[in-house]
Order: sequence, then C-alpha cells, then structure tokens
Amino acid sequence: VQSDPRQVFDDLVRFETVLWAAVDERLRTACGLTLGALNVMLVIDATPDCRVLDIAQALAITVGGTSQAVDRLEKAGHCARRANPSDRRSSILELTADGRTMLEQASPVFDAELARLLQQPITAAALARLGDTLAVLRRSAVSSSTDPEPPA
Amino acid sequence: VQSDPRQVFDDLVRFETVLWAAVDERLRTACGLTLGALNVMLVIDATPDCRVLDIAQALAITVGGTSQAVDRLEKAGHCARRANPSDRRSSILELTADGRTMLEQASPVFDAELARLLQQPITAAALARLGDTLAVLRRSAVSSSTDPEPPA
DNA sequence: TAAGATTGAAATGTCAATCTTA
DNA sequence: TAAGATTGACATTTCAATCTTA
Repeated sequence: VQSDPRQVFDDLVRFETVLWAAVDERLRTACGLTLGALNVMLVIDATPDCRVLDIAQALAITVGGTSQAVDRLEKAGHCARRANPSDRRSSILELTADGRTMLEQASPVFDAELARLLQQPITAAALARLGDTLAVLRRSAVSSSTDPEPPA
Repeated sequence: VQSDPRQVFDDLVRFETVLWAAVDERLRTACGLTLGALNVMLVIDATPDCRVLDIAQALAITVGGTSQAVDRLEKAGHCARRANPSDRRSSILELTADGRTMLEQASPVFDAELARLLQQPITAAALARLGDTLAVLRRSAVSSSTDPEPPA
C-alpha cells in the first residue's frame, strides 16, 4: 500500500515523463509527428470552430505557447488559420487535408502505444479506477487554481 | 467509469502539468526555489555518494540535462561537486549548508501543496490505490524501455 | 477596459559529439 | 571498448510586453 504523497507525486511525474517519451519516440519514427503536435491536432479535430484559447485550455498550457505550437503546425502544413466571422480578434483553426491524413496515420500508432503502456500492465478495472481518480484530481486542481479563495 | 485509454492519458498528462505548475509557483514565491531544483536536491539528499547518473535515473531525464541542472544548482550555491575517490570519471554530489537550509524551508511548502492537491480531493484509500497503480505502471514502462524484446 | 492573440527573451529539456577514465 | 560526464546546438515551454478588436 502506497500512500506517501511525495512518493505518489514522484511516480506520477516520472511515469508521465516515460510514457510521453515512449509515445513521442514511436510517433516520430512511424509518422514523423511529435506527440505535442498530435495533441494539438486532436483538439482541433474535436473542437468545432477551434481557437488558440480552446487548445490552451484543453492542454493546460499557456496561450503564448499554444500560438507558437500552431505556428509550427501551420508551417508543417498540417493546419490553417481561417478568418473568424464572429470575432476578428481570433482565428478559426482547422486541419488541412494533409493534417487529416497525418491524424489518421498517427491514431493507430498512438492507440497501440497506450495499449502497451496503460492497458497491458494492469487490469481493466484498475485502469478505470485510475482514470476516475485522475479526472477528479484534475478537475479539483483546475478549479482551485481558478478560484483564488473559497467563500468564508 | 472511465476506461478510454486516450482519456486516461489526457487526464494523466494534464493533471501532471497543473500539479507541477501549482507546486512550482508556490515554491518560487515562498522559497525562491524551482520544483525542478527541489527534485534534484531531494535525490542528492536521499542518495549516498550521489552521482549525476543517479539523479538522471531517479528523475527519468537525460544525463546531459541532469549535468546542466546540477550546474545551475551549483551556481546557485545549493550543491557542490566533490572528487570521487572510487571512480575519477564522476563526482560525488552533496548539498551545501545553504542547500540544506533551502531544503528544510521548502519541504513543508512542498508537503502542503501535495496535501492540498493530492490528499484533500480524494480519500486516503483512493490515493493509496492511485500510488500503487502508478508505481506498477512506472516499473512496467521503464523495464519495457530498457529491455528491447522479451525472450522468445 | 478587457479579451484574444502574437512576439521575443529566458528557462529547461533532448540529442549528438566529445572528453576522460575504467 | 565502454562508462560517466560535459558541452553546444536545437526544440519547446513560460513569461512579459504589445497589438488588435470587443
């Protein structure tokens, strides 16, 4: 039984590092795509009228960093900025045909690595509990960083 | 119940990002210390005759990156490289008196943030299960990246 | 004024090449 | 030869300042 918070923090951070590196390596060699790039493309693909801000919130990174990531994706020809008719401060992001092709090629590679590193080592029930717990922790952490102080 | 591997991956990565950023912010303002620096110092403090390689393995980062992190720590006056009598290729790392003071000041801040973001939102039992599952996944991922192929 | 986005500088990590010692 | 470490070039992220539009 493992309940020392420092040890949980350590295993969480180190496993995330190893998991990210392994998936990234696989995507690079198989598709020439970075995991960071794939993450952005998945958000664009899943979000109607997607803006830079939507990606930043979905990935829990800064808006500035997201803008640069979109620059790189656009330079690689995987996505494009389109004029936003309802708000001229922002653009609507969409995948190019090339980007959709990349996404289709990368998806099975992504899923295979997740199966190998997440599903194979533990039971389906354990994975489901892990997902539930992480979802609760994530929502709690995000809301506590948004709300400076609880009502007295 | 949450068992889509992509969703688990997403919650794992995003929660790690938010957790790291929150703890880092707290450490910066309260102690003028980075979470990355604290992690290195904790390994040095916990490892007898600690070398650069030991830190790299403990933190799941590259040796080159670790060498640079130790450079920054040394420049800040928190640690020092001492000659290694048993192997002249490497140095023995140790915390300076200043580094030990920083560690003592940072420890309660670190623990308080972990209590707030890990212990408070879920039950002790759920946190223990989370730690167990992450430890299993971490060991599995590290060994699978070390061993290229299983015996036929 | 505030919201969305962009930009350049700084921090931190990876990678490949190199150096020293086992 | 290989192991441990260092270094410089490069990639990616954060932060602060700025710009444009609501």
